[in-house]
Amino acid sequence: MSEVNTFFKSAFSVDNVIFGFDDGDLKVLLIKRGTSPYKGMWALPGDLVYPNEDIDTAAARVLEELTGLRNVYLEQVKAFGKVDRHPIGRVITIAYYSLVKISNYTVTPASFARKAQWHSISAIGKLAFDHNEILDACFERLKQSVRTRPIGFELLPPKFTLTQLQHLYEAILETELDKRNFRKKILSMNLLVDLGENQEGVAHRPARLYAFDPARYEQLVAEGFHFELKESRRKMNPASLGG
Amino acid sequence: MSEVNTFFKSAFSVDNVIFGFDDGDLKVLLIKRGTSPYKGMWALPGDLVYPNEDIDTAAARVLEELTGLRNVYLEQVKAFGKVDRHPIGRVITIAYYSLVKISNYTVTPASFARKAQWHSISAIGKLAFDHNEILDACFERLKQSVRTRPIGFELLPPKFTLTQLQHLYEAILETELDKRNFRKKILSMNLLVDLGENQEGVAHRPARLYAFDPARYEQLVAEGFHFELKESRRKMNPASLGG
DNA sequence: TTGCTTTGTGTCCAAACGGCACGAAGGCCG
DNA sequence: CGGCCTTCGTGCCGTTTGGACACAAAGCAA
Repeated sequence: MSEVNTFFKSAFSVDNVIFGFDDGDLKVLLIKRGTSPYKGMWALPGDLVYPNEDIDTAAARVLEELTGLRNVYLEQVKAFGKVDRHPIGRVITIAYYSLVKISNYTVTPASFARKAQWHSISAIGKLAFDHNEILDACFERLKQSVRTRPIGFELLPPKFTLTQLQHLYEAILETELDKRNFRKKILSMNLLVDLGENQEGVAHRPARLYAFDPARYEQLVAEGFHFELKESRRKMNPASLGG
Repeated sequence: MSEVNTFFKSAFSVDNVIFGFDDGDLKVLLIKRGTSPYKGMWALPGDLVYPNEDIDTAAARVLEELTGLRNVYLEQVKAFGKVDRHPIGRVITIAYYSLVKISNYTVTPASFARKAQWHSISAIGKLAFDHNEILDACFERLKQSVRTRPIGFELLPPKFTLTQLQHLYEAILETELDKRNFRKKILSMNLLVDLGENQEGVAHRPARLYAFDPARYEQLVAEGFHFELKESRRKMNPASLGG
């Protein structure tokens, strides 16, 4: 057993890319590190995994300690395990991303200690450790998952407009979508219920409100339905033709 | 630091789902465990990760020790970290799958020690540890990756027929494909080069041989091409209509 | 030469995609 | 109350893609 014991000298952590969506902007919740290493730098929230804790549980704990939120969409992406990725020793980290309704987020005691802040995904600088790499991997995964499963709604309030939904997809997929085609596509899936209510407090024609119907989705899946938004075909630049 | 040290009591392993394709049948290379725990049961090849070894390197090492193969397609899938998944202690494992040309596989000294054998994916019983769960996750990932990237060729010899390629996709996607439509689709991608040679040694009309052209693929990608095989739409059972 | 097996190929219809423009609703302001 | 401003909501049509479908020709073997 002593040979085996030479292996038991490493630790593992979870890191969590917490996505939120705020009025057209996709955001990530980062914390400012108060201790070495990388003191003062922005980093992904994460923690070492307790010896008797499942890794999924650890990821959920990190999220809850920071935001107070439970029962949030959480997906493991992959492990990062370069030998030298952590200065204090061999630490393999397992990356998750989660989707939160940003309006539900409130500062909790735990998050007072370390400064936490939403950062627009398009304006994130150098992060601590290999967290840029982790963030990129999670964003890529999100892009992919959002096209395959109806998880985008996790980022929106329970009642939302189709325009909000479209903006959400545009922010995640980093592309523009055609309004009419997007609506045609989404509505044809029969996943949304028309709440019969309108937006309030806007200085223009108010939009119809919709809600996602998870039960309906489950039923459709059982009938063979498969949620899919095609990757938008890249528009060919005319200048690149004729070569 | 003593608090931190309580965390350094766990180990990491990698487990590798090695896929091969043999004449219509998708296979997985398993080893029979010679030691406890789970002695005598079939298991995925895997090993603890050395303290100074990257996890990707460890996965490649496991593969090479067993098959003698290097430079093989290898993709990390995810980590499995339930507290009690390993009887001897806390061991988190990181799952990979790899794609090998089964004809290249030869028994190596290392694989004499522990009995290794290809198993048809459709006939795999209860495996050691949580390896069934790992296998399922890797198979799912393979299904998905094979539709998005031209990695299927990794499982075929350098020269192959379109029928072989079709059978490969059918085995992975667990579906049947239409011969004419499959050919139309694949050939329209311009990824294959017609070698101008024919199959030999078959007792019937020999098929044309093709090869995958990676350079061509890279170039097309640079021009915005995106490899994609649509998920075959499930054929609606007529009996379920008219409700 | 005949028979056996597998190859290789084209058409047609239906569905999905993608580009595009304007009248209608409601709030605001004067 | 009327006019203005902003965003909402909607339909058509040409093009592309998907999917069903059958048979003659090639090569080998006996």
